Amino acid sequence: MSKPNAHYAPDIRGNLLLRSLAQSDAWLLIPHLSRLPFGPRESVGRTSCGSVQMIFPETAVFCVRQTLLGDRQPALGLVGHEGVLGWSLLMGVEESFTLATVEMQGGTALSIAAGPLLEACAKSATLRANLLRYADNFLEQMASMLGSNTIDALERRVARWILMLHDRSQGDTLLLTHDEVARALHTRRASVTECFHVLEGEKILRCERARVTICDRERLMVLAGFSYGAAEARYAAEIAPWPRELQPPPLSQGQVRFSPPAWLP
Amino acid sequence: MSKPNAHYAPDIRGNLLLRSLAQSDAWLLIPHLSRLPFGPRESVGRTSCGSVQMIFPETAVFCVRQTLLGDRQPALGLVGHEGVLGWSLLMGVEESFTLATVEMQGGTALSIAAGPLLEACAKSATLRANLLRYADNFLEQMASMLGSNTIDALERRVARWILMLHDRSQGDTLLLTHDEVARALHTRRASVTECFHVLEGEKILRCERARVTICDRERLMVLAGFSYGAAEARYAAEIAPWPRELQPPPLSQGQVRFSPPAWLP
DNA sequence: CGGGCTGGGTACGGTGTCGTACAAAATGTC
DNA sequence: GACATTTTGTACGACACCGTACCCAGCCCG
Repeated sequence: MSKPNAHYAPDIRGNLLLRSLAQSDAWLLIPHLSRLPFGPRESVGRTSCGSVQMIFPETAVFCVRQTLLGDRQPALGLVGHEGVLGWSLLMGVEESFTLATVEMQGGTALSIAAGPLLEACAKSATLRANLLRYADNFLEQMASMLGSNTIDALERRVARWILMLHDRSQGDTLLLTHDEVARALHTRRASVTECFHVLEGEKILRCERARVTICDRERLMVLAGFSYGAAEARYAAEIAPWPRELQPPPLSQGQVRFSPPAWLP
Repeated sequence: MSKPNAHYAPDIRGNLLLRSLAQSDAWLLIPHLSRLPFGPRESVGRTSCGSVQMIFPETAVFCVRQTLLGDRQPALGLVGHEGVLGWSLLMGVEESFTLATVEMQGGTALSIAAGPLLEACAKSATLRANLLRYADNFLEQMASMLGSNTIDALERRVARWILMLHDRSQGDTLLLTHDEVARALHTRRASVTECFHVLEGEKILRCERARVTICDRERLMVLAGFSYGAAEARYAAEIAPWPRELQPPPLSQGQVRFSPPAWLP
């Protein structure tokens, strides 16, 4: 049996998924949540934080990868204040095949141990369903990552990744190095630099040292094309409002919204 | 309420996942299962088969893709007699973002409608857990597909895909065209032909018209490298015995099992 | 048996991305 | 202020893969 953490009931409004829960479901978790700080590049796997847990990011943003070879392999997806890490637990798997590392400058997250979490899920089917719905959404995010990595040109993949980071951050400035992006997309740092130059030329981004500012999110979405937006829109439909604008502006006459991939008939 | 299909209780031994269930859990499903034939290239989405359902393949093998653009986009994974289609249902999502199409020559599968399935899952937590554990395993398959598509050379990806098809087939001959492989991996048909020639030269495969025979599975595994095997091994550990051999033969002196990717330190 | 179709072999130029490398700029540290 | 470190700019050759195209071999069908 786990003891509720009676003296400490953290505010859960920093995580959209927690906030979307019914009051009664939320209170099954709240007494067991504790807020933890995460520094840049810190990693969260089965062993790192001591024990098995679920993590609801607040300001921290986590990049999910396979455990196999650290950050030399591509990102599977991002989890920020819209989601949760550790869905494997919900599926009856203790040791996930994933490893998450903190992107950008770090931040806080709410953590709950496996025991109390599973107890809570056993008590409430709706809680279980809500968390699992997010797992499905992450699956879709991964699928769309897979598609993007397989068929899109690098420029498009970079645009997509920046949008994904933007969604999970506050403000329009990301504390981010080219190298970090390169490792997430499994490409050369130099290639990322070149893509950024194109985007800067188009006045879509502005880059300073270890700092990227989004100037024109709408055109960034146009550039990212099909690979961005589907999973996010579904999140908005099924779970909670998406933290950023997903709709491009109204079309002017004759304008084509998403330039369709060249290989469409 | 759904009426059990009393006059027809199909043999479930054709699907490893069903076979791995406890008797009591299996019987929650069996009365509602019906065996359906699936022809080549047939596709199974939310709409195709009338209503929402889960599908336990027997001899049929399904290739899972995003719904977005049909088979012009890469495969997310394969589901054969080791798994089940329609995990989204378990996560409380009616309309999955995926679409599955029959690979190779087609075959049969056992289907159950959403209603009876969810009833059964509500009754048995262990049933739910077993099915969800497979969902997690498919997630891992997808992750490893993502990794492979992103970092591996085409030859390795082809090797991997052939192994995945082999695992889900009977015998060592796959009824398969180069074009089918090309579409799954999102590459040119001609590139697949070239890879097959290399593999034929190495006496690992033999190709005839629309027919590929695996001659040396072990060396095929060596060629596929890291990207193949992790998800399959975990399936074997957590769910049921894997249908094919996953262990390469004992090493001879000084031999290196998996040639590590070139980019390892 | 002959025509049509599907599947496979092969070629050619184009190019996006890679690996590597080195230098310049920005920042942190003593 | 001098030095080390991190981050970014830039270059060059290599090559895997791409798009496209055309022809031929098996196979089905009338």
